[in-house]
Amino acid sequence: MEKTARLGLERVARPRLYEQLVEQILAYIESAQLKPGDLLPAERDLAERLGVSRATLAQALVALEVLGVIDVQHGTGAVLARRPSVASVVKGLREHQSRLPEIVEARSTLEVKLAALAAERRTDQDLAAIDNALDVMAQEIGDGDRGTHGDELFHQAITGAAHSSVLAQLMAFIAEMILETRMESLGQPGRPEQSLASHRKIAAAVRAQDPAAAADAMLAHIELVSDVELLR
Amino acid sequence: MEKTARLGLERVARPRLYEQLVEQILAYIESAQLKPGDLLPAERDLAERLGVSRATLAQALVALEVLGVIDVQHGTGAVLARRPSVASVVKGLREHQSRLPEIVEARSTLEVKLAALAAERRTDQDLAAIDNALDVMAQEIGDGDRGTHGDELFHQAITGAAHSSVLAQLMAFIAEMILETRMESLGQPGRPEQSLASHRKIAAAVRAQDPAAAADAMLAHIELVSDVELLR
DNA sequence: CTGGCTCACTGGACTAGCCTCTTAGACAGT
DNA sequence: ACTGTCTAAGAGGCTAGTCCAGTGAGCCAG
Repeated sequence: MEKTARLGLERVARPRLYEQLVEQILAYIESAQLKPGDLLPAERDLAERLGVSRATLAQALVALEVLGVIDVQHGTGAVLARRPSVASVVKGLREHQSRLPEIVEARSTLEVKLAALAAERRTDQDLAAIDNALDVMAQEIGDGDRGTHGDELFHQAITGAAHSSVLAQLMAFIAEMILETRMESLGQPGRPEQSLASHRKIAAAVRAQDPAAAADAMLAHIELVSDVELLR
Repeated sequence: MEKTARLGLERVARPRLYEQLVEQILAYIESAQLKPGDLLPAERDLAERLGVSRATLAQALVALEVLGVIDVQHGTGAVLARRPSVASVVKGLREHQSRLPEIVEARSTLEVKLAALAAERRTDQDLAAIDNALDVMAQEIGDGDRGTHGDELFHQAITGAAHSSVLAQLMAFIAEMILETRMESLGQPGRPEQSLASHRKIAAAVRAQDPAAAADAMLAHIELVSDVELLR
């Protein structure tokens, strides 16, 4: 057979042992009512209880450490990080990824701010990138396309013009969530022309270096797009 | 010598091998111009090149997988995820952690929004948590402390009251940055009482379910704290 | 040309062992 | 009695070697 599994929406499951261990340890932490600062059982002990080797347990602990759930200290043991909330957050995310409204909300928060910053800080170069994105989008729409590529370029250009790498990182983070929840297919406004018009409004405010107007225009744009999304 | 390193403010860093490997592999990906979809060298090969055992390399790969940089497939190899951005993001983070203003800016953006949402959505339980945080902070300040624990609790309570797991995640992300850039030592306002007062103002707005007032109060609070931070 | 088989290669996991670090408690010296 | 030093048990860190289980290219018979 070919790649049925690959193109399928549901990955047929990944039998990585360490992932199961992460779940089990998370469950154990919850059931044992462990508080931040408490120690997990010793590796040798835990490995035996879970019926795996220390090497595999070590992988699970690395995963938990990267996730921010624990802090492994040489000679002492694995102590729970002060934020067990992260654990539940991460877990909750994997379970019900149906938080579309929340994601739209977060995106809105960031992009409105980014638009305002872009208006303050944009260089002529940034402006050129924004204009280029608008041109691409107009071209695509003219060809009967939805203009998604141009749309993406536009938001990237705005993000770039804001000159804040930290906010840019947060946007990248959200962009990933959007992809992973397969929301990208929702991002199709009913009227591309309308979307293009609101983009132009944002661009104009950025060009005029008017932060308040840029923020308002971005907010209006996102509300427009979100409305369409919710119609589905 | 004894434990000179331990009592220092600077954690002498824990030389976990797998963390170094993550850095090295990230650097390799960049230098080798690998694109999404490309494969990393085989584990046995890579382990030998880096001079570590396969077990340790496996830990590094788990970390990279959790970070979303690669996707390890049994029988095929470790393929780069479609978003190498994360890699550069993580790397960029570790390198120039001197973007304090940007971090403050991002934090401000998120917390102002969180405050407004909290005002809209807070339950009586959320309110109780907020009040409790204020009590803790007042107590700490009364004892001559700086009230940092109560401060932390307060911001957590606000975040919780906003009922947005996505925004909460972004806050956790930033909180980590703040910790890692050792900004926590900067978070000592000259006048804890002043900080407490502005916290009370935020709490009042949230209690009154007035989003605009909550946002304004949070913005004022952050500007106050930031000013003090920048004085150093 | 097609289908099935094989085999080399990839990751997955385990075992056994040795190293370093941490810490509590015994044991000196004051 | 108090205090500082030393030691040993137990914690995690890492390695080497071994075997198991998918993957896929290539061979070969039908």
